[in-house]
Amino acid sequence: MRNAQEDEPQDPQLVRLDNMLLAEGVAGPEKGGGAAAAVSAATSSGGMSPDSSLEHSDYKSKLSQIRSIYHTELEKYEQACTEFTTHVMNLLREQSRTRPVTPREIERMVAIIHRKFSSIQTQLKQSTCEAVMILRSRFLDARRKRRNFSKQATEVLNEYFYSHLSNPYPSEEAKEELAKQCGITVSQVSNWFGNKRIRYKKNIGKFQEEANLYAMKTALGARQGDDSPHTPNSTGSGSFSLSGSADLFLGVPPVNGEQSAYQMGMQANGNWHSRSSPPSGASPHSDHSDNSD
DNA sequence: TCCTATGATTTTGC
DNA sequence: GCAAAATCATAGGA
Repeated sequence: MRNAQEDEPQDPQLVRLDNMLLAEGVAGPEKGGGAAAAVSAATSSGGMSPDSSLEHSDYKSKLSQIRSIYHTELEKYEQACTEFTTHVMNLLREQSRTRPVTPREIERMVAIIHRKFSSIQTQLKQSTCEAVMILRSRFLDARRKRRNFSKQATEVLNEYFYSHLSNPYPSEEAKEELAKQCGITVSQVSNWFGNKRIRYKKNIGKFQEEANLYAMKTALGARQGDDSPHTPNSTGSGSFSLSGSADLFLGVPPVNGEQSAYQMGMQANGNWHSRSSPPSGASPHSDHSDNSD
């Protein structure tokens, strides 16, 4: 007891908790810092659409709920601490009538009480931090909170898909370019193309109308572009030209989905010339791919 | 409320 | 590691 000095170094765990609560805007003056940080982290990682103001306000309201609970509890503990300290001091004062009580002893007693209550406060801070972490992870991990892409974004993706129908596998650069144009992430572009390929293949008939629409669009775009000096258009996965080559349907009547898709570059087995089955003569299916008529 | 469309995730094969 | 296929989960319209 005698050696226990009051000026002990601050507990590093407590410092960490305090810092976190401060950064999240739970402790200290009220601010939107924590929530704003979470939102910006989410948008920059691509996990959240920019128009996530709804979730943002939801996050903020939940955070302020945590904040108010934290402050209420903190106040309660402080009040209890003061009350208990006063009570103990009164006891000591009473005892001083029957035995000598030094001011140093009182001081030490108060320090012990404060230490006990501060350990309770640490627990409160810890559970508040946990609550914030849970809220944050729930907010950031809104994986299945799906938002449809904007009309313009879908348009851009569809234009690329149908103008590269013979090989709808955009290169990494093309994906990046598409992502930039659509305001989505590269992996979302990959997801979109993965879904599109499989769904197109499964139900070509259904997509025929859409395909023709984009073929027309592309053709119109190409015709308008004819006035300007022609740039060589590359086909295949490496190129990125939205108004360029419609290796498409033009002139192919939408009679039967399978037939036109087959003419579009899909192999007889219903696959595109993907990595595993290159379009060259080396392909095990090359004998079929030449027989498209 | 149901159904379809669609973005995301998981499983599987190469 | 990438793509296909299957599946999940939600948005949005009828």
